Amino acid sequence: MPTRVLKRRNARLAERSPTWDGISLDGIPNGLTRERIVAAAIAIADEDGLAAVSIRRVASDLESSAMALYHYVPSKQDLLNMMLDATYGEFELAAEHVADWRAALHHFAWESRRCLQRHPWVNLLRTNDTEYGPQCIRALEALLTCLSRFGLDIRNAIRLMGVLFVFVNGFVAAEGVDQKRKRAKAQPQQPVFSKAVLATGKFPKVARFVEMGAELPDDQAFERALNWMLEGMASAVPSQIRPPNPANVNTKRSIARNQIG
Amino acid sequence: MPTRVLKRRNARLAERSPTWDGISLDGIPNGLTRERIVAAAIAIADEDGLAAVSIRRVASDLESSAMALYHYVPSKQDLLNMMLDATYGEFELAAEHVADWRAALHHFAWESRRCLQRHPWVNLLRTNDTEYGPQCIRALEALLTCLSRFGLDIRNAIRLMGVLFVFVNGFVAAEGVDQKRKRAKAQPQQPVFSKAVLATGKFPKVARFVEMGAELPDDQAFERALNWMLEGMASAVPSQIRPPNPANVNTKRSIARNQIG
DNA sequence: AAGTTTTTCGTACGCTGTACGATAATGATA
DNA sequence: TATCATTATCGTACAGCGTACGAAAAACTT
Repeated sequence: MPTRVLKRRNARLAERSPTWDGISLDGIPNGLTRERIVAAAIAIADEDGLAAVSIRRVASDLESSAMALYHYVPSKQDLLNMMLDATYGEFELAAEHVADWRAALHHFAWESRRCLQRHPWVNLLRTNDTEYGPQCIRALEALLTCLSRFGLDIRNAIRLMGVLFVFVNGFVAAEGVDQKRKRAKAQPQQPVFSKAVLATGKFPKVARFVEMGAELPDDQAFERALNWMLEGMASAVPSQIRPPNPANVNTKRSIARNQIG
Repeated sequence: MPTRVLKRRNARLAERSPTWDGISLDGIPNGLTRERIVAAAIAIADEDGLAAVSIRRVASDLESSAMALYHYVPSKQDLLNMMLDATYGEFELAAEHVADWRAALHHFAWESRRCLQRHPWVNLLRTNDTEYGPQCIRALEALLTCLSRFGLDIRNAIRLMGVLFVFVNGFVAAEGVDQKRKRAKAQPQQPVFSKAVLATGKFPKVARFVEMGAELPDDQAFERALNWMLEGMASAVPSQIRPPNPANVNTKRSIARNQIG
C-alpha cells in the first residue's frame, strides 16, 4: 500500500474547515483521548489486520499527526497492550445461573473463543509479553468468584483456568489460520502441505489425510475438544465438589486428596 | 541497536582477503545456500530474538549482502517458514517401544515442548499463516503411523494430535512469557498485573492470588495438565483400543461408537 | 574465446517507531 | 484583561526495515 496513508491524510487535512477550532466539520470534537486512540487502533486491526496498525496510520484516521499520539500513549507497545485489554471489556461474565464449576468453565471457554474470534489479532498480541490490565483483571475476578462458589480454591481455580485458556487460545489461533486461508482463496493456491513434498510418495498417511480433506476446526470440533479438556479436569477435581455428571457417579476412582493433581 | 549491523558488516568486508575467490579466510566456503541462510537466521533468532532476524542482519552474518539472499529465498516470509520447518527436524520421533496410543501422544507432547522450548520464537511464527514443510510432514507421518498401530484411524488420530499440539503450543507460549520476565528481572519491575488496578481494592481474589505468588508453569504443571488432556481423550476413545488404564477398567461409561466424540 | 546462465551487489523507494525541539492552544493567576 | 505556565500538537530527522530494479561479476557451456 504505497503512499495510500499519506494521501488519505492529505485528503482529510484538505477537507478541514479553515476556521477549524477544535471541532471537526460534523460536530464531533476530535480532541485526542487515550480511549479514542485505542478504539481507532482496534478498528484498524479489525479491518486491515494488526500489521496495518502503525502510529502514522492511527493518527491519520484520527485526523491528527503521528507525534500527537505520544502524549496519550507512551509507546506503540503500550498501545498494543491497551488494545488487548480493551477486548476483555467485551467479555460477558459468567451468568449467575451456571450450575457448577464445569458449566462455569464451559461458559468461560466459549466466551473466550467468541471474543478471540471477534478480534483475530488478539492471538498475535498475546504471544508478546503483555501486561494484564483492568478489563482483564475484572473478568478474572468474576470467574474466580464464580468458581469459589463451587468450592474451588484460588490455586486450583487458576490452574484450571490457565490450562483452559491456553487451550482456547491455541484452538482459535488454528481456526484463524484456516479462516484466513479460506478468505484468500482467490490466490493461485496456498496449500497447507507442500505439494512437492507429498508428491515424493514417502508420506502415504499424510497424503491420504490431505486427500480425504482436512477437517477444519469449527463449533462442533471446539465443543468436542473442550469436553475432553473438562472431562480430564473433572477426573482430577476432588469428588465432593465434582458436578453430578451421571457418567461419573458410579465410578470409584474419585480422588480423595483435596489437591488437584 | 544503532548502526551496529552496518559496522559489523563493514568489519567483515574489511577483513576479507583481497584475493578472495569463493573461499573465506579460514577455508570454509561461504557460497550461499538455502540451508546456510536458514541456519544463520535460526542462530540469530535463538540468540537475539526473532525481531533481530532481518535480511540485512542475516546477510551480514553470512558475510554477504542483503540482496544476494533473495536468490535462495523468495521473501522473508518464506525464510521464516523455512526456519519453522527446520525446527521439526530436531523432533525425535516416537520410539518403537511405546506401549499404546496414550504413551505415543505423551511422548509427542513432551517432545513438542522440548523443541518449542529450544527455539522460543517458534510460537511467534506459528501464529502467522505458515506452510507445513518436509520436516513437519515427516514428523506427522511418523506419529500417524505409530498411532495407527494402536487401532486409531487417521481422522481420529488427527483430531487428537491437533488438540494436543494446540495445548502444548499454548502452554509453552505461556512458559516463554514467564521465562522472559524472569530473565529481565533487572528492570525496575514488570508486574504481570497492573498494580494501579489492584490497588483499587475492587478485585480481592486476584489480589490474593498475586500475593500468594503466581505459580509458574514448569515440568510438573505440564505433566499434570497433559494428563488432564489425555484422560479426557481416553474417555472418548472407543474402549477396545483404550490403553489398559487401571483407573478405567471397571468403568461402564465406555463409548461403544467407533467415532470419537 | 565467446556466449549463456547463475550469483552478487548498489541504489532507491516507501514504510516503520520515535527522539528532539519548536509551535500553538488552553487554563490559571495577577 | 494581560501574563505566565502547562498541556497539546506538529515538523523534522534518524536509523532501520523489506524488497523492486538493474548493473556487474562470476561461473559454467559450448
